[in-house]
Amino acid sequence: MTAREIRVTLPDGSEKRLPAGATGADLARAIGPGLAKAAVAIRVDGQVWDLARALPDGMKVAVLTDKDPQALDVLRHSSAHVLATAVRQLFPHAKIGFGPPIEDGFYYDFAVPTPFTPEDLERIEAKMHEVVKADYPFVREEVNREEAKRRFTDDPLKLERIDDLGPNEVISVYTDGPFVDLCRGPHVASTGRVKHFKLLHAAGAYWRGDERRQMLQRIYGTAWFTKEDLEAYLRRLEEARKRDHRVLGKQLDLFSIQEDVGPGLIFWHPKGAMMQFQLRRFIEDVILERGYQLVYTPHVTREQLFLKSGHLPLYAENQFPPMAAGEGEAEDVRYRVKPMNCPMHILIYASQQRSYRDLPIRLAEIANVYRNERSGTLHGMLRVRGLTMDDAHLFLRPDQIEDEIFQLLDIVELVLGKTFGLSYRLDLATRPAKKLGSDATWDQAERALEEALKRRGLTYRTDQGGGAFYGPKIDVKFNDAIGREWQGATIQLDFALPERFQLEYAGEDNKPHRPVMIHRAIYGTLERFCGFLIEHFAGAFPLWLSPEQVRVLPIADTQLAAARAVQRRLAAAGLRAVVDERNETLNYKIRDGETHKVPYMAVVGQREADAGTVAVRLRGEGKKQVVLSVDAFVAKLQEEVRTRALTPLV
RNA sequence: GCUGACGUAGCUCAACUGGUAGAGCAGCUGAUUUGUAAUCAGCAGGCUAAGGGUUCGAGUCCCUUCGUCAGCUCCA
Repeated sequence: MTAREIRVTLPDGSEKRLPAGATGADLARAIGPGLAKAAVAIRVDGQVWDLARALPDGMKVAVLTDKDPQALDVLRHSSAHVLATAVRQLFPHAKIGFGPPIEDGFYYDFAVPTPFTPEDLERIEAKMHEVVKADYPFVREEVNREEAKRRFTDDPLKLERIDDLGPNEVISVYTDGPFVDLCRGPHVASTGRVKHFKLLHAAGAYWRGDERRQMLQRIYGTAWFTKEDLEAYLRRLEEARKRDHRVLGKQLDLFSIQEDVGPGLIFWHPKGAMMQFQLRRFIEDVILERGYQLVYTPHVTREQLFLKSGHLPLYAENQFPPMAAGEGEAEDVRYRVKPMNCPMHILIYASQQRSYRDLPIRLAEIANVYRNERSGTLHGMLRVRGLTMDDAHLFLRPDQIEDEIFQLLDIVELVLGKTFGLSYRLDLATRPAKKLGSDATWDQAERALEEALKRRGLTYRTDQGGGAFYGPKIDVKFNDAIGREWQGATIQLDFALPERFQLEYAGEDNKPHRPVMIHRAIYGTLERFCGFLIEHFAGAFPLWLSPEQVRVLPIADTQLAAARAVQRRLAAAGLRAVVDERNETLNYKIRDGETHKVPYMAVVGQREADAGTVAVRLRGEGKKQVVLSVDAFVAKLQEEVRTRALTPLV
């Protein structure tokens, strides 16, 4: 039987009758000419289809326009094909890999004998505009496996992909003008729809993300429906660059990395160090109120300890090589600088007999550890080799796990959410390939974390295989200024190390029991957290964190003594203030204070000197000034610091 | 670690196809004594990342090493 007519349901619930064989484009046209023009693709039963595909009878169908985020993915995917079309015309021997849409754009991977140069990118982009102008329709075909292989005989990467497809999978190919690609789709109607794009950069990328396989050349680009969107995006990249912690860190004189000393090793300059000091104080106060105890442990240890803990060889590639023992010691004694603190804290736990009454025992140490991170992964303060962890190890009875995780999630929220006003994501990271302990213990540990997250009603993603080698973890993730994702806080449950170190406590039953461990950090590391804060606040830190809180500005030399007196009053009240004594105009000093993001400038002219007041200028607030008595100014600032306010109280 | 690009004064950047390294800001000195985002003048500042090579001559060309940046891989 062949129906002459089909019926589809639109999102508003209304029904539309169309002749059999009608396409998405026909549907859009039937609804209205405006929609026909704006239509990019259709959504059928949750799946996005080409406009040119025939509609199925009796389904729910929505027409996607350029306002729809899913349509943007389609556009970017098509942009990737336009890119490949251009590359194949300029480099006929380029083999094609994958070319998906990504956040804000797209890429396409090519196997070429020589990498693309910046000049190549310009030529490719010009050629892309020609492809757009030619307005080739994207034509979809479904083919069988043999046919697919025949079409891609010269593209080994595509052949490999075809072999990976399951027996029942539909194999589709898309053609736009001279270019044919193995592709699931969907695509925009024709290349002419791809107008507002820009190639950004080329870089190597391993085939299928596997570093043992060949390296392809990946070209990244961005694409938008309108010129305005494209320009706004490029401006956004520009803005992001300005809040990059590496740029601000230099401008604000917070930290440096010195080639003489080595990559990934941070010098905290006085201003950065003041921030670290404030962060330490804060977290130490928080945890000391919650039953933690501070410890300090050595930076190097006999290698034996890391053998026992299982770090060697599981973690060896991230550790610096061993050092020989000093003169007079046995030759085979080697020392290692520590990449983690857990074995150290375990030794403190094991240094005496523990009772079930003692647990939980919470040992905390803001400690420097060193990890031999691969050189290409280093990134300012966000990925370093010398790390300052706000580390702690909790030793628990099994029945205390859930409460402890609840307490930790509360601390995370207090510190990250409430104090810094951050929004963050939670990941549940499960067992990796290289791991300690049996699957049964991993099952138990993963279930415990998952249970705690669920009971708290928290939303989280699962990071399959992302756990530490000794246990699964709950990770806090955030994005930096240029959109890259980083891990901050972490809560890691560990049944393996207590086993390896034979840890025990005496139970109520007077028998030995094995404690459970939690490894946790709230900031993660002070390097990464501080780098992140620089970007988050764009250098304009809340008062309590600002290295320089007040800059006192005398207008002329005659007010120098008065300005110094104000500075002394502030300093005596525990506030960090300096006087700008330079022989410069007020305008100059204000400009300098603003560029250095000082929260408050206190102007002391003759009027203020006579009246015992200051004319306060707030960071970023322009000419608006508030005249206060010095006493009132001090009191407000103290309150702002005490409450760690995120916005000024003056 | 891999692929590519890059490395010039404290910072941001110049120096055409190889021909004796230059500017702005910052710094210092002096003049000016300033009322809410840059007062004026002068001075000083560089083995052009390091090492080697080609050349009459190298910031510029070649090699090695170190570092930075983007991406991949890996991770707090």
